[in-house]
Amino acid sequence: MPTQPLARLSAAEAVFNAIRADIESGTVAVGGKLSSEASLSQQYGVSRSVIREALRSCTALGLTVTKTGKGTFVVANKVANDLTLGHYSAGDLTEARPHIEVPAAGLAAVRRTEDELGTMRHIVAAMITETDPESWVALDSSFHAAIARASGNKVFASVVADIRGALAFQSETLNMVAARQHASDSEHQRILAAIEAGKADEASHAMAEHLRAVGVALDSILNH
Amino acid sequence: MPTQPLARLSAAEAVFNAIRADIESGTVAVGGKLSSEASLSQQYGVSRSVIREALRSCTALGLTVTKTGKGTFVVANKVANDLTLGHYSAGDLTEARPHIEVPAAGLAAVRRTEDELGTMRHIVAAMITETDPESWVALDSSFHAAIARASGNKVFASVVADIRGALAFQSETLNMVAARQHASDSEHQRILAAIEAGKADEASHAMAEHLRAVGVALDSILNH
DNA sequence: CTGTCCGGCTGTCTGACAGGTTCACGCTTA
DNA sequence: TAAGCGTGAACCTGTCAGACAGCCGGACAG
Repeated sequence: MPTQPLARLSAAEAVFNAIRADIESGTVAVGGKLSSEASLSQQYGVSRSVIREALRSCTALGLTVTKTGKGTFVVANKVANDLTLGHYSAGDLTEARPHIEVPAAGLAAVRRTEDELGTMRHIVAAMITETDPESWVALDSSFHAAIARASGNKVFASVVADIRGALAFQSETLNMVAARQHASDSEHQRILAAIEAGKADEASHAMAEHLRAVGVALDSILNH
Repeated sequence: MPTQPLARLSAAEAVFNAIRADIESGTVAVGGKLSSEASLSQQYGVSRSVIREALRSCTALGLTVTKTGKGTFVVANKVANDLTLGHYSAGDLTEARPHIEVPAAGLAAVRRTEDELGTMRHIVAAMITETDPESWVALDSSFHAAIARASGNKVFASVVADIRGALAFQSETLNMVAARQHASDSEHQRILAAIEAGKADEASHAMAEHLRAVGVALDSILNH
């Protein structure tokens, strides 16, 4: 790449870099909320337009999600490499997930390391005590991603990481959480138990059942 | 189209999607210049702020660059996605592909458009007369990618596009081609016929059989 | 050929209003 | 009285209109 003579940054670029740095360095945690546009505007000494353009850049890179009336939330601490096809629809996800996560769960039961098991245990435990829906959803996607990684197959791991990003963009997910949280918790525990026990069929089955239940719940919301 | 966006798009998102589509479809050529913010604003019937936010998103994705006093120029027709290519092992691919491509073939049989069918026919026809192994492999991956796109599910389309990149880097595939080319051609024809006929089960079955055969052939080479 | 000027474009600011979200306060009801 | 309800205020994002400065390229005059 040809290095160009240090172009002077526009204010919007400077603000974007600052916010991005805050996110990638962990100064603002994943799941956390950024200050409001108005206060960022004051903090950086620029107008709200500039702040909004910077936030758009973050959103385009998949780092943040902005919700009307609520604020801007951090959903990833690094740029994902799956931006090519845009975001998946809820229908696409519901349709595709079983084909990927069910076999992944089966493989995870056979291949998981102790470290991976520890991660999963930690996540499931945290979910049970978590009351904030946004945080819970973040943990949920972490759990599914952890299983895919534990499958030892990078294709599965990559797809689920993809899906994880897409889920964060779907507000339906959040709406569904309140009703599904308890049921999901126990379903997760069953999946984890099967993976711990090294029982592939059970893990696959538990995952299939979980995804089916989630699909039904989502469906009832979307067609309500 | 079975699955469509369920979430209401904000104006900025809608404009972003439109501009991105123009770029990715080639309506605006790489190297070309977009209309000025003012005229885009008029064209889409939104304020300049909205246009600027959409352009920021394009810039963040690396599709465009904006130069003060000159305008916004297209520098790429797709989002760069360098990080995932070629990361998957042959074993990962053999293991994961059936779980994705088999259901995708089934869906394609039900959802494919005439255009997509035409593309697939063209590819299969070209493969039969193709003698150069490299070109044949390129067509092969195009065929699999076309089926995934025709499934109408972006998750499947994305994964197979990914896999396609990885396949091109695997020399085993090339070594295998000589022996498999003829068999693959007829397997492809069977898959295509089932998709043309709209028979989902047959399409899935033909794809499963094809992938199994490929897997066996690959295995015999790797363990030789 | 050169220097100047003008028209077009981006960068940024200000101020305003609509509509979504949250929460507490006060009123209703069992 | 206590639990529940709803209603409005405060805060937030989404969008708009208008304005001005600075950059860029080309036209035009010297």
